[in-house]
Amino acid sequence: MSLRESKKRALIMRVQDEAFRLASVHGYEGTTIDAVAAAAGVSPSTLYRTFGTKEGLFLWDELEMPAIEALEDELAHHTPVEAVIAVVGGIGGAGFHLPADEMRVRLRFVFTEPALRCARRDAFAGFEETLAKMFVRRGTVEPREARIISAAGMAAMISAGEEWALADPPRDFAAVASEAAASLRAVLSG
Amino acid sequence: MSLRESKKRALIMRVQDEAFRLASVHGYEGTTIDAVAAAAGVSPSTLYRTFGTKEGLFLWDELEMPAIEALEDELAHHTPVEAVIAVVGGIGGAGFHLPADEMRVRLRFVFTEPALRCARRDAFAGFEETLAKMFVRRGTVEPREARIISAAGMAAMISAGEEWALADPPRDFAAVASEAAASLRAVLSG
DNA sequence: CTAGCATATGATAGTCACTGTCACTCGTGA
DNA sequence: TCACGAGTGACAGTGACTATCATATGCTAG
Repeated sequence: MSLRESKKRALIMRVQDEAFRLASVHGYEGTTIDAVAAAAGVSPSTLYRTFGTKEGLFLWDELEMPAIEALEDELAHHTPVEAVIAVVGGIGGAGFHLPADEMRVRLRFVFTEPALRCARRDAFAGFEETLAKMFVRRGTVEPREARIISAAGMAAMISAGEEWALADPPRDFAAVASEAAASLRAVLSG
Repeated sequence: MSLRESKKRALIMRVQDEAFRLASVHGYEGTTIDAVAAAAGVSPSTLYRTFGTKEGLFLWDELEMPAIEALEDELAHHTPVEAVIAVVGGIGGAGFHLPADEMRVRLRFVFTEPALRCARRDAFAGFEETLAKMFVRRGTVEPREARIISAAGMAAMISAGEEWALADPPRDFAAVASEAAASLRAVLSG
């Protein structure tokens, strides 16, 4: 990994750390971009270039990539419906880039902060469209059915994430995920 | 209907007319709230109070209400899955409050304008949650399955709306809706 | 019909997310 | 070590959105 790249990784980590820390103290609305930038020791310009928007600061996430790869693998040997069920059941199997409890805190914040609702749903919908395109590219389902299947799968993933983040007492992620996969199987046909 | 209420209706119509007209000329970004307010002969304050946000100006819509009522009716005698299939197949059966071609122009704008994407998805997701809550209230499905079913149904509705809005040459709405319902039936299990 | 009440409107000032631009610094590759 | 290009910071500006308060307008009881 080049120096530029590792610096960028470090920057993202540092900025998000400060963002969530400040937000846990002053709330989301009370945390300005300028304040986060100052706390992380960068300029607001850089922050906008890296995350795009204030919401992006809190929603930036690298969970999508492994999920996409897992789905590609599954699609090679199974139907879209079976593949999405398998992927839902296996989310987070490789662990996160943060300790699970820290991850849970952040996820809970993301799910409960009203000001993030719109951008959060948008991010989910974007991922959903990516999945639908993958189904279509494989050629086994028509576009409209692909969208319906990916919407159902995405709803299951979101449910799993939300239940895990909000569970009190905390639960094992794998258990929640497999429950979600079971629900998905119950609703989808063959 | 009281005078206040009818005035509000007239205001909404007038403001949205101006909003879509201005946006068709100057684009969404090039259309400021102040310009719409001036064109409609109201103050920006009133505009914010009525629509909340700039996106609300273009997304405000009264299609939800009839769909909810239709679903309530269906749920009285059928399973959630059957009910949502029936509702998807029957959208727009009562017609719109605008001529179909004007409705199509606006819907196409809403679906293609990038700046509206986030708020549009948020609105859909909000409706989706409403549906899920209805399923749960009826007590025949558990919450997680309810969310998956409503997500699938919503995806079918969105597909129908998008296909109808973008169809070239124009198609009959009922035909598109029944196709979407058929896809939904193919994906969902009894 | 009118007086009083509730609610809607308009004007103003202010905050802050976000954009565009340009000089500058710092990795990168020769 | 030098030149190139990508990333950074400072600055000014736009416009969506909020809070507040005085004013106006529709509603209702006497």
